[in-house]
Amino acid sequence: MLRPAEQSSQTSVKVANDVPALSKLGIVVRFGRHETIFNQGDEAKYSYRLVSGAVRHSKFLVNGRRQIADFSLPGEYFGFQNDCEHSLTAEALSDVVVVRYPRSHVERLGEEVADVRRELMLNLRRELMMAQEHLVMLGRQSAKERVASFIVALANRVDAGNGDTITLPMGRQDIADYLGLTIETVCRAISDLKQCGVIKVPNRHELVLLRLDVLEALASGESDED
Amino acid sequence: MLRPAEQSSQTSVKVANDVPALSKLGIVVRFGRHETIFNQGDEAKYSYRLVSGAVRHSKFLVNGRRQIADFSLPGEYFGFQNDCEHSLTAEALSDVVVVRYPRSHVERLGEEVADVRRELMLNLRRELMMAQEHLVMLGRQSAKERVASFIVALANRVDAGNGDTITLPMGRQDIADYLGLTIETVCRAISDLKQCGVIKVPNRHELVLLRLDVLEALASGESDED
DNA sequence: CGCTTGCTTGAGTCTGATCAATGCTCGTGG
DNA sequence: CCACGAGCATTGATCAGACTCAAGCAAGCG
Repeated sequence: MLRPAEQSSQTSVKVANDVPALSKLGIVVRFGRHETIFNQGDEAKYSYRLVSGAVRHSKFLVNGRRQIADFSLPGEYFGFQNDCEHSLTAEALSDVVVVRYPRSHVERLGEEVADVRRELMLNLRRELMMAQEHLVMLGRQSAKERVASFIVALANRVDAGNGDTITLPMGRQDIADYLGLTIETVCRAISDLKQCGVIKVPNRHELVLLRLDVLEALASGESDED
Repeated sequence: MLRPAEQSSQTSVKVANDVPALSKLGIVVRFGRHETIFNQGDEAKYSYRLVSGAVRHSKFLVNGRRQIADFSLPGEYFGFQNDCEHSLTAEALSDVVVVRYPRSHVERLGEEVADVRRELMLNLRRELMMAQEHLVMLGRQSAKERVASFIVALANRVDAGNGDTITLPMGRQDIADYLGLTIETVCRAISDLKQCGVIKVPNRHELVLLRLDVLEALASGESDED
C-alpha cells in the first residue's frame, strides 16, 4: 500500500477550507506509520494540514524520557507555530496523508491577507490554551482523572456523545507519554473505568462511551466519585 | 504606600521599547500585593506590560487545586494571548506597576502595523514554547529536577550566573503550584540543594547560585548526579 | 504455527503527599 | 524596646498512589 518513503503528488488540492487563500500553495505528501515528519530542531521549512491518519508531537529528554505535547487529528493544522526551527518532533501514528505548505509562502500570505493572519493567530491561541489545560492535567490531576480528561477531550474533538464509539489512533504508551504516566498506570485506569461501567473497550483502538457524565465529573476533579 | 485599590495616572509613558507604536496607547496602573489584575473568564478588555513587581498567572480547579502557568517579570507583556476572554487569572505577587493597553487599540494596531503584528506573534510563540517546556517538567521530571529547572529558568531570565544572587518574588506555595508539587516537597528539594552546596539561601526571597553547572545537569535530567 | 508486538495484571518498592509540630521574621501594640 | 502574633517556611513521621519489575495474554503476521 503506502510506501514508507515520502511520496508526493504535485496536484494542488482544496482541503484548506478554513483558509481558502492557502489552498493553492499546498501539495499532498504521504508518510508511513512511525515515520518522522519533522524533528525537534529541524529548520521549519514547511507547515502542514493533516488529511487522514494521526500525528504525535513530542519532546525528548536526554535520558530517553518522552513527553507528548499534542496529537493531530484529520483536518487540523500543525507546524505553523515556529518561524525558524520546530520545537517538537512530529511522527505519524499511522499511515498519514498531509498537505504541505512552504513556510515562506505562508509567511508572505500572512503579511498580505488579513484573513490568513487572523487564522494563524487564532490557531496559535488555540494551541496555547490547549497547552494550558494540559499543564493543569499534568500538575494537579490524579492518574484516573488524567485518563478521564483525555477521553473526554478526545470525545469532544470528534464530537462524540454517550453511546458513541471513539477511535484511539495512538497506542497505550503514547497516551502514557501524553499524560505523564507509565503505560501500566494508564492500563489500570482504563480497566478501572471499564469495571465501573463508564466505558467499554471492544479492542485496543476503540472505546465506547457509556457514561460521559461520570467521565466529565472525574475529569473536572469531583473527588467523591469512584 | 501603594493603595490596594487601583490608581491610574493618565500620563502616556515610554516603556514599550519593543513595540514603540504601542507606547502612546498605554496608561500606568498600580496594583497592591495579592490584588487580582484580571480573572479567568473575564472579558479581555486590556493587555499589559509589567513595569515593576511580579505577577502570577494561574488556573483554578473546582476543588480548590491551583496550577500556575507562568510568572511575569518586569519588562514582560501579558494578557495579549486571548481576544475574547482571559484563560488565566493574573494576580500581583507584590505591589505592582503595569502599563495597560486597551485591547481594541492593540488589535487595530496589529492590523495596521506589521512590526506590532510580528511582535504579537513572536510573543505568542514564545509563550507556547515556554508552555511546552513546562509540560516536559510536569510530565517527566522528578521533584528535584523540577526545582532545579525552575531555578535555572529564573536565572536565565534575569541573566544571572555563578555566584550571582537571584530574587524569588514568589512564595514557596507559588513555586509548588507552578511545579505541580506540594510546598513541603519544594522546601525539601531546596534544602537538599543547599545541603549539596549547589545554592545558598540567605533568606526566603533570595538565592545564591553556587554551582549553576550542577543545577543545569539536574534540570536536564542527568540522572546519576545527586 | 510460532514469533513478535503491544496490552494487561500482579507484587513489591519508592517518591512525593499528608498530617503534625516547630521555627523564623516582621510588623504591631503594650 | 520588647512581647506577641500572624504568616510563611522548614523538618519529621507516616501513608498512598504511581512506578518498577515480572509474568501472562491476545492479535497480527511471516
